[in-house]
Amino acid sequence: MKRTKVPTATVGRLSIYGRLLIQMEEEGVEVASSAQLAARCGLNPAQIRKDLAYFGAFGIRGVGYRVNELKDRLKDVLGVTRVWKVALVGAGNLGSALAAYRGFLAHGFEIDAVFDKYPNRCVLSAKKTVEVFGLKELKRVVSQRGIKIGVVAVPQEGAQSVVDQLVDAGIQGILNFAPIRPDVPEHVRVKNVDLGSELESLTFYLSKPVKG
Amino acid sequence: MKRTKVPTATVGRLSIYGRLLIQMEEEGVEVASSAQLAARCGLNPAQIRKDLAYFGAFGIRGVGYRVNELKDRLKDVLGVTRVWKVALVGAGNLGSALAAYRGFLAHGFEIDAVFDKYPNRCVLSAKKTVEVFGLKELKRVVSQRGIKIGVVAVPQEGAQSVVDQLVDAGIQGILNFAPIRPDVPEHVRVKNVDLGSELESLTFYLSKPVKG
DNA sequence: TTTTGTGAAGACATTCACAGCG
DNA sequence: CGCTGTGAATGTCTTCACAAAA
Repeated sequence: MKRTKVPTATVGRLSIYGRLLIQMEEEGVEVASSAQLAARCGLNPAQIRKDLAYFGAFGIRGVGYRVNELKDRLKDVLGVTRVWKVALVGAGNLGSALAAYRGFLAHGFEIDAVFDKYPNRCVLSAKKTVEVFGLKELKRVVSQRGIKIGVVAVPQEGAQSVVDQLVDAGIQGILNFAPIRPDVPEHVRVKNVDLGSELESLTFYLSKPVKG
Repeated sequence: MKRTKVPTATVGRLSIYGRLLIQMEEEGVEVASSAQLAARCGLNPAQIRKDLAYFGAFGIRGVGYRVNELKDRLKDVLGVTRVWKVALVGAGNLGSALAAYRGFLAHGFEIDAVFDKYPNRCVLSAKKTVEVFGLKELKRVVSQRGIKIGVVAVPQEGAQSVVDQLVDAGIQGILNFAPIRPDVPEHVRVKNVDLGSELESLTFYLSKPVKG
């Protein structure tokens, strides 16, 4: 077991491992070697062993890892043994889709409150139709409900202000879809997902002449 | 000017620079130093200079970069001087949202065809209501229309098969929202966006004790 | 002077290769 | 034996620091 800091690259892979293990468990696989895991997610076996070793998840030498055991250990490490309440800001096209997206629920996240500049729209969440609050109520609702995770799906212009309000309301982690890198205090974790940029970086490679 | 390979990390930042420059241009800024650019996107000035230097985008020593000129140069490098047609596969919650998402259009991407296992749903794209084709027609439509970019928004189970079909139809770049790392031939570029994983890696940090 | 462009240094991440345990 | 866990080697990305140019 290590006490060193876990690299962010490792953290990013943990949930891939988690999902793979769930899948293997469903297939009835009981034990898996790093080589088998690696083959199924396109990574290097040594990398998987190293990643897992950060958490003292002991495999069995000569055998591999117990799928069920490792899966539970990872869930625990990732903090997904509980359901996390999420505040979604922005009920436009993207926001509404995210509310309806069932992948979040599958991962243990539940959209608990939705906010928009124009709150008189309603939004269909994965579980039910959800009332949309105005932005003025953001701080009150988020802090009252103890929501710790925010998802920002508003246009560029409003994004930094929304992030500020979320931080002010006690949010600790933000998944940001607006095309900015918001300023946040050190204790707040931000993950940026910029759909436009992702496509643009694809075209960089496409517009190049065919390799040869 | 360099002839070395451009690091993927650099490519990922180009569109951030592009957007920043568009914004500065709108504000009437004519020249910007790497320090100013860096301040506005939260990066290191040296990194920006190095990134830009890969493309021989000469700044002016003692002055900075001409905003307008640099913006055009980057557009060119990224290949976003034209509109790219995109094939969207999966017209469920996420897919419908992506079709309606106006950010794509703003970046020069247009959803030109939508495919789904159950094609009798219709989908509202950013520009118009779009007919949804069945998966059987994917190859025909994509190759006939010369579409080179595919967006995959189907559940895990169907994802690899959809990717295979896209590749077979001549797609060269894929933006994949399914929680797998699809196998593709070397000439096809894939960008994975895994919304569940993004949230999970946030909780890793949240579930830790408050630093101190 | 000011700011670029870039080698060199440093930080970080991945892969190799093998000792050691089951 | 086979496979994990890990130091050492390699590779990649970021930052420093400064000579050269406008």
